[in-house]
Amino acid sequence: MNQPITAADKTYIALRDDIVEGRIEAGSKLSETELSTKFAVSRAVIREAINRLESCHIVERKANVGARVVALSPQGLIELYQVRESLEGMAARLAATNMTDEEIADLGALLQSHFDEVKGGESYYQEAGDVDFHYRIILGSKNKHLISMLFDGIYHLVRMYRVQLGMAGPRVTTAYDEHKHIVQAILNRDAELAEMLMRRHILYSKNSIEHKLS
Amino acid sequence: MNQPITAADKTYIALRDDIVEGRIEAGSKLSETELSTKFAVSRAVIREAINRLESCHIVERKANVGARVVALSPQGLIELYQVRESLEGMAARLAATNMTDEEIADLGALLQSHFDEVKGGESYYQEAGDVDFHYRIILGSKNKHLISMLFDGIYHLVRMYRVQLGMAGPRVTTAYDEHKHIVQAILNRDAELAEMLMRRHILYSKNSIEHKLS
DNA sequence: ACTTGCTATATTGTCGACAACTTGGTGTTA
DNA sequence: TAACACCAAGTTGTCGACAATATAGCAAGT
Repeated sequence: MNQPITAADKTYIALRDDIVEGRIEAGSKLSETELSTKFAVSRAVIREAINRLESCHIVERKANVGARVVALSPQGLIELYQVRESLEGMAARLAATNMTDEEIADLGALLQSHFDEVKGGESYYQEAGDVDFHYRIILGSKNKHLISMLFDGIYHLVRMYRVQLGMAGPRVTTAYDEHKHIVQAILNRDAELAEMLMRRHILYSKNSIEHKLS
Repeated sequence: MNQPITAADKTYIALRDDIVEGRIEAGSKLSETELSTKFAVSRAVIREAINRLESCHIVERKANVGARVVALSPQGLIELYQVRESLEGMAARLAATNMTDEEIADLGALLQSHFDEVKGGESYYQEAGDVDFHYRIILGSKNKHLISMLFDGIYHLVRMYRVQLGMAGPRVTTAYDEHKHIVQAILNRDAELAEMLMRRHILYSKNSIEHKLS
């Protein structure tokens, strides 16, 4: 589903964005009839969209009762980052052996462009840049399950926390250094180290966020 | 969805079992109309069931074309076990800090009962016993995402590989020792070690299966 | 013979209506 | 007043029909 084909695809994306960006507030109930009029599609389409949102753990459904948007909590964020640490650590490990030399070179180039931005003090682009960095490594793992779990599953939730609890970096410059070391480890084809560094990177990121919440 | 409520629930489970147990063969196409007559429900119900199967990566769907059961391959099995290693390793780590003393005691009792079975040479029950062991540790992690990813997502696929490529143990007695050491680490609240041992345990298991396939 | 374009057919996607269920409220009874 | 049964309104679950799309086969042209 790289680009949406069916009405259900488009509705799923639109609804997901509404939730992630906070236009539909966390914890609120999703009425099928209401949404079907809002998006001008039949309830069947809304139902399919909600089912997909349930697979990403963005909504929770109970039979014969309905669907609610998940509630955000510090505990939930911690659990999310535990899973991220685990999966992205493995992704980095696999990337160290499975990425082609060319892909690694591209990754290095991306890092260089980030360095230029950081030097110029553009912390906004760093946000998207960080995401892009992680994307490439996850894709570099060449592991279908890993890729889909992170992209289709966890990343939307991470983004939801980011947007709604309002966390645009900083940690920009230090994150850059961590990225650099990870790329170096991948370049050296050191799977063990790449995993370790990625896990640390995400752990630090979690700690930084936790600190900001308290 | 501990026990099925709606027709979609039941159909999902029935269809899933048919696929996992091999009564519907891997790689084959799923016709909605055909299945709706077979299970005596409407196409809407079949559609929901297929959507759920897609979330567990048991079937793949293409818009306007249809759904196919995934094809099993050695490569696919390896990727699956890489994810398992990552997630269950984290589960063991978290279980070491989050399980209650009582839960750990129960786990020890389970292990003891396995020991008796192994001594008696009942390798059949060991199969279910192994699953049960892993279940408890995953639950012990108390991490919602981890739990649902493994139970709702990966375990059905693992079972599908087990059944269709016909792997009833052995590795029974050695696996028992590994389980014992993991429980010991959890008992000592040694998260680091528990993760390491669980990852090794799954890695060995993967190697054993790979060896059998070649 | 090979390609191109069309048609026929079958399959999936979408819709509106009906059935089953949950929930909150009302009235009755001890 | 408390407890229970029941009813009514609204929501979700399920169904059958129709619309849109893909695929295979055939026909025509080069």
